[in-house]
Parts: sequence; C-alpha cells; structure tokens
Amino acid sequence: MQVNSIKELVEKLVERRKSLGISQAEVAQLCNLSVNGISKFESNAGEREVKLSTLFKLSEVLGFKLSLEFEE
Amino acid sequence: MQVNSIKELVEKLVERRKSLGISQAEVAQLCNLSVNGISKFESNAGEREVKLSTLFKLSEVLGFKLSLEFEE
DNA sequence: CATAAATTCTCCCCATAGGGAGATTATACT
DNA sequence: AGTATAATCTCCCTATGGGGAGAATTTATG
Repeated sequence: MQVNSIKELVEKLVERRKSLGISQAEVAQLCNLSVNGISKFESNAGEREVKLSTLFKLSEVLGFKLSLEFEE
Repeated sequence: MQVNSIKELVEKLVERRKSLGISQAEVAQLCNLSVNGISKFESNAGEREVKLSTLFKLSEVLGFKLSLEFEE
C-alpha cells in the first residue's frame, strides 16, 4: 500500500514492533542504532525529518518491504 | 517502477531536468532550495544521504510521482 | 504495593544536508 | 577568440538526526 505520510508509516512500525513483542532496545540492536535514537524516532513520529536509511533499516528489521516507487 | 538506489533516482532527476531544458537555478527556485544545494544534490548523487523532503520536492517539480510503497 | 523492565526525557556531543557568497571551471553561442 | 550562462567548488555557517549517559517516568508482573 501507499504511504501517505511519514507519521503514518512510523506508527505502523511502532505497532508492528509491539505486536511482535520486542523492545526498542532489541530493535535498536538489530538496526545498529541506539535505544535513544529509536525512542526519538518513535515518539516524534512525523514531526521531524527521519533519515531514509533509518526508515529502511527499521522497516526491514520489522519484516516490511519498503520501497520507493517512481512514476512517469 | 521501483527505485533500487538513491543514486539511480538522482540520475533520473538530473536527466529529466536537462531534457526539460531548465537550469539548476530554476529548479532551485521552484523547490525553494538554493542553487548550491541542488548542485551538491546532483553532483554527489547517492554518495550522501539526501533528505526525504528534498527528494520529494525535486521529483514533484520535475513531474515525477514519487511515493513510498509499503508491503506486508 | 513493590520491583523490574521499558520508554521517555534531559543534557551535551558529533556528523552532515543544505544555505550564502564568491571564485573557478564548463558549456554554449555569436 | 570573447562573452554569457551554467555548473562546480571552496570557505564557513546553521539546523537537525542520531549517539551516550543518566534521570525520570510509564508499564508490566509478582
């Protein structure tokens, strides 16, 4: 499906992490990021610009396939 | 189509800008960015992390539809 | 309630994308 | 060749995403 806002996307990632029963600390480790970074990432969802690389790392680790689609 | 790398995407944007016959300065103005920024953006394609917002602004101005696709 | 685990918050730090201004180099175009 | 125009580069600057460490708070769980 199409992502209409980063906020929405981050919310999905948080939701998924919780439904998988894993902590921010575990995700952080899997993504090679810090807990602090994950916390900021999740709790300020969409209110700040996130790094593309962070978005892709998080998505991958949580079992989503995120891609950039390009039309025309 | 799917974007496999930012480098590839930026190359497409540069190509398109040229085929439209517009300068970096014009694009910069349309995107509310600086010429300097556009130059760096184009000439270091994919070798540095670009802002999501910049990617989307550039794409839109050049007549592309860029979107984040989310699977599973 | 009490204890532990998870999350958020507060500092301060670092790295870097993009801005401003000006110099330099490429590319037209006559 | 000469003269615009476009693109790149060099400084230095600002804003901000994420890191580190620790405190404070929230959320389980016994």
